Amino acid sequence: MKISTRGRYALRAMVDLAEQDSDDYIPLGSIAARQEISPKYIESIMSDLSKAGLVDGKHGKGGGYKLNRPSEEYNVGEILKIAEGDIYPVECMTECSKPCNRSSFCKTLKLWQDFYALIDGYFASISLKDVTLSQFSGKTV
Amino acid sequence: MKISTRGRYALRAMVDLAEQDSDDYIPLGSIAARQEISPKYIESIMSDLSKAGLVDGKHGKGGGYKLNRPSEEYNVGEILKIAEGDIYPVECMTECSKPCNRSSFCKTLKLWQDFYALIDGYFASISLKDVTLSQFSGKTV
DNA sequence: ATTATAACATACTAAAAAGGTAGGTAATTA
DNA sequence: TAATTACCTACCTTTTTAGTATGTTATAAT
Repeated sequence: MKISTRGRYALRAMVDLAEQDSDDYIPLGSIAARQEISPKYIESIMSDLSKAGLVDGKHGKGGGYKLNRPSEEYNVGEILKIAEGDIYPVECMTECSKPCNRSSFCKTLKLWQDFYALIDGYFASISLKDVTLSQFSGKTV
Repeated sequence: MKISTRGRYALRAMVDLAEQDSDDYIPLGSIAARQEISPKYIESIMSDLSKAGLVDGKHGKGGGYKLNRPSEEYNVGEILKIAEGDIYPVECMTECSKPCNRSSFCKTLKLWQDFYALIDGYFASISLKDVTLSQFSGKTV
């Protein structure tokens, strides 16, 4: 039950971009240096964020990454879902899992479904800008 | 971000015990058969639950496991914590992790702390009996 | 006492996931 | 055309997951 480094690093990279001048492309190397994350590792994460359209990548000198939207228009959930693949709390809720023959009478399934609704709603309720300010409107606060 | 089979199986085993006659010791083999879980695997999980005092194990014929309390006096969180070790959502919140030198200025730390408070409260709010009835008083419902 | 039963204990293993590295290709600018 | 930077593919090491195997100890019935 852990968010892996991919999800955590993705969020930190997005926070880092949100904190830079939004007109510039920010090279990956500088993100990695500020965040103290391996450049080659975060490169593969930025690649996913770029393919998903969350950031714009530009080649060559003066290139790098920039956000495609203002930071208040991102929510934490979409970032985590891209980096982690999904945020389902149990295997049997993933699309690619073989269907469970116990689901029709499983006493725990509703628990997991409700739990997913809770965490999905929580992460959706917090914007990237909220994180940069470290102040959330999330359900716990 | 997945609850492993240890946590899920532990909960199912506890639900199974809660559904049996509470006066009897229920042998592990019958729990495994009903729940369609490998007997030897769930044995190691039951061992943890027994050591933690959640269930009482009795040797020999007529032996097995039984709950130590009525099912409404267990909450899902304590079961998951024993089976999973902990339910912290990120590595840097675990006791045994080396302290993060970025914690004093990390913009994402509060997010994870608030998230933990949310899920910890959710699992604490649902009793084992709730699960057997598949009706929860949890925050999402 | 002996036998069957069932928890308890320890060690091992195969497969998958996590957390990276390495080396090259393509686009952009000076 | 040279430097810079994203993009792409493949590989690798370590840790975790999800078990299996082989016993030993406690209890009850015969």
